[in-house]
Amino acid sequence: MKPLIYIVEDDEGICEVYEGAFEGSFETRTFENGTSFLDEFFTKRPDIIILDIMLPDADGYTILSKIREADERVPVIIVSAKSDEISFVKGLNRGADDYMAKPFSVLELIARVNTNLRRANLFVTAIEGFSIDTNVYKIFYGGADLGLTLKEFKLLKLLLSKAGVTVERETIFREVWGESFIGETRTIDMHVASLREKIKAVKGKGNIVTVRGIGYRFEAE
Amino acid sequence: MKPLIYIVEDDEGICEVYEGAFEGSFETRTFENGTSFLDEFFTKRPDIIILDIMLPDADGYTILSKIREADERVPVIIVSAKSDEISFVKGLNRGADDYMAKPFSVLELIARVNTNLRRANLFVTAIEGFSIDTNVYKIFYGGADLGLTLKEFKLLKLLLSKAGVTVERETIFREVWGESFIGETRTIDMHVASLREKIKAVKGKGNIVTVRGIGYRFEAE
DNA sequence: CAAAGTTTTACAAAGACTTGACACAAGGTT
DNA sequence: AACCTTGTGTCAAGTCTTTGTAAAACTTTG
Repeated sequence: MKPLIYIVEDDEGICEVYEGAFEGSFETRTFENGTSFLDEFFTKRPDIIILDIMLPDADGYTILSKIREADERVPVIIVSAKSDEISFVKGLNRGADDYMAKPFSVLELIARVNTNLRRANLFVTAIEGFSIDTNVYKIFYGGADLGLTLKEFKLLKLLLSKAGVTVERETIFREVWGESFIGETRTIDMHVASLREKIKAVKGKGNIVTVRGIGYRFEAE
Repeated sequence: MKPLIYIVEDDEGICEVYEGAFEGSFETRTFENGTSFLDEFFTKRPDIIILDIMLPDADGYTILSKIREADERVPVIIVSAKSDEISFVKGLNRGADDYMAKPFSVLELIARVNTNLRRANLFVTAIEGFSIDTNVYKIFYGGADLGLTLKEFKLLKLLLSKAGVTVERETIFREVWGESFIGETRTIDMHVASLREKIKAVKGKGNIVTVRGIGYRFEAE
């Protein structure tokens, strides 16, 4: 399926450049102001967003913040006429993934979009609505960050990567904690418990099944 | 080790999508026609195959048949622009495991690959209507879970795997309980009893035969 | 040092397994 | 056929194991 790009840009000339660049390989939607963009964004999520910082009705950074409140992972490329470092840093701090200064070449544009799309897909494995971003050590359920700690992340990643298959306690120890299998403690159970809790918090229902005498299993529905 | 995916697809753009999607977690090899694919396939078997039905040099269904002649188990996902039922049915009849209609999302793709890989690893042995799923430590009779405990699972798995052959008590001890053969107790009998009960519950009739002085035997009908 | 993350301890609860007594069944023997 | 011997079925009780949970102790990080 073609990636869906939302472009927020008020200059019609530049919009045409975008549409020409993406024609064929991408599906594009352009918005000339922040309000119309946000309306649509909350209705249907795109695969990537190109956001001009200079908008008629709002500060681009404000839009960016609102995007990030709702979705922590959709790639956002901010575009600005200001080529100074400050804009760049400011954008990245607010959760932008990339930055392009006008004027830019069409080829550069396509390259950046591809890179960011790839980055978003590349390190993200999606299983049963969960997506794992190993770049930032986060796991999401439908766009919402589960807010896992490192051990929890590794554990859930392991279980997800073997979804449907029971993972033995010993394997869990080896994969998550490293070689050392320490004598019997309730450590794994504790982490499973907090995972169950965090999953339930965003999903309403858990998927981690206990297999008595063996280990745990992530069970798809 | 990373699963090896063979992708048979002549559209370079789509190939890139695949490679982007699998980069990191999988090892991919792409083939732009059926001939080159088959050459490689007979040399080295992949863990899963994604096969476009529309190929320049051959009918995808023909390729599929050849795959199945040589390997009954490797998962094959067929991809087609035709989203009609006929292609789907035709593909499944020829031994495909799954079907995706273009256009499809990268996430969907990954999910399907994962699902099919897992299915292939399932050690499901079907004997007399019983199927053993070692991934989840369950045994089913005609789709119904017997709800076995771990010992019961191991015991029935053993008996099923030697269906028709009498298994000595000593062997049962060794295989299910581990080395230690403890003096005479009714432990095995107990487990056999509960197995019989659970089988009867879903099947109406049991299959475990006592061989006096020797052990037990799973008797097919 | 404070805060967050992790591990340990201790205990409760659930579940699985074992045991021992006894009845019963199958063969073998008289 | 009646008897004896031995192996098996069954039951309920009791033990043992595994897991869940909460709180405390410890460790790491900023």
